[in-house]
Amino acid sequence: MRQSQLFTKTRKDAPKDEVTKNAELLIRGGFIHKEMAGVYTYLPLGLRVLNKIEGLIREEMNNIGGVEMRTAVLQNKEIWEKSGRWDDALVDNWFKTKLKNGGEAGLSFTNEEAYSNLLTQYISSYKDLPIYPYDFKNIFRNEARSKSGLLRGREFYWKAMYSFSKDIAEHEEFYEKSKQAYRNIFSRVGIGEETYLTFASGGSFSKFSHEFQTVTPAGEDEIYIDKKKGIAINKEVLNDEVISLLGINKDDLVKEKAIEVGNIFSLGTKFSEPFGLAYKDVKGDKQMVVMGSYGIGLGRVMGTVVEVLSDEKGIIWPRSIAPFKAHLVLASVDPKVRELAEDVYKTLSNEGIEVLYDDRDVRAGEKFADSDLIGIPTRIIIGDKLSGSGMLEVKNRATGEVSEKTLEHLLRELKG
RNA sequence: CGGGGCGUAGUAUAGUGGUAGUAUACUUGCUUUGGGAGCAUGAGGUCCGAGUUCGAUUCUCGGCGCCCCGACCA
Repeated sequence: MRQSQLFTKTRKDAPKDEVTKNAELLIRGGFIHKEMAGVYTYLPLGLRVLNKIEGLIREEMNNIGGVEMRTAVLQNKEIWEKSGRWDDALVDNWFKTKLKNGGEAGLSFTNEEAYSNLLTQYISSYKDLPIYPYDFKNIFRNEARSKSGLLRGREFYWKAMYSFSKDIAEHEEFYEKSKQAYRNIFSRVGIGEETYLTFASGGSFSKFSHEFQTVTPAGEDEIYIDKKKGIAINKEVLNDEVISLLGINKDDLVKEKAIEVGNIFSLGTKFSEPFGLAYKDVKGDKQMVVMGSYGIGLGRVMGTVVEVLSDEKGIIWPRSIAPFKAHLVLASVDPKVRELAEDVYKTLSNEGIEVLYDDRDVRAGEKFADSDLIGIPTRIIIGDKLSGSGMLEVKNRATGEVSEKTLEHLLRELKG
């Protein structure tokens, strides 16, 4: 893509009401635009990152048997009354809206009800199980206090998967698989090292739920980490009983602030019961379906990556989710050099490399500053220096390392 | 939902009971061209409503919005 076609612009200053690093850098770089508190538009660059994260999560979900679908955003009040969660006394941050015919609908708050109700249509035999449907969608919560840029919104984009299993053993087998899928996801988006499987409160059907918590000072949660074992305990469930149950030495625990980037939860038959989600087993006896839920907030992941991976100049995207693989920067006013840049742009594009080509008529210094801020991993600088030498100047955004490479060499690297 | 703070141009800020200033971004022109260039030029602003006042951006009240701490949550 030509940068002259990119209508967003970078800014030197962040709006004063944005305090967190993720909001500052994402707004300054032109990734997101704030519509109101807790509500952000994804601009072209931001959408590219979001789509990358989505694609990568999709791969991991499909890999463990996930089947993607899309539930409706307007949710049926009657269905929610079955689980009892329509009541404002239970869930006070619904967005509800009146229908012309006098009824009411809710803006998707979460998906357990929708899936449980839907699947009564398709599950009747043990042969129909297990299944793992999931979807990506916008979720709406009327938060009293949305905050911290993308970390906590009133409207946010998430992935929710639900597992429907015949019994607890089958559920637990999948639950363990999902942990690995989640680990893969966080490591692939570049925050694997900082992200811990964290024991959190489990509700009525299991002792614990599991959160994936990324350690950063920007975090809202407090967790206690056992670095040897590579696990953590959320402050909310930390006590002597839990510590001994998990076989942890109290002295090994280190307290850190962290962001909850994902969570997985055993639901048991909490939703199957009210919706009558049951199947016939081999003997023809009726059994309740055992459920689990598996969520990830994609915007929150994006914000977290920025919190963890950025420096004073801007964002440092990992290759896996960068908006483009390469940033081609024309740094000369010489028409011959521009021609060279155009050629390189065409070659890279034809080879299927996602490249942002800064063809704008502005000074090199401004382009470099913009490039640092936007944070594309590989920068190719076409200037007067190496013009005619057959070599390309390449700068690594993460390390700052500068090298000279042939176009072939560079292509191999970018494809690899 | 409790507590605190703040609303001045696209953005960041100054200031004042009497024509609202600076930087940046934007227009136009000339010069410049490897780390957010220089000079000139033009356009652009006091959140909304009520009150006090000859006169309110400034003072008072109400509303709305935003941020931070806490409670709650992906």
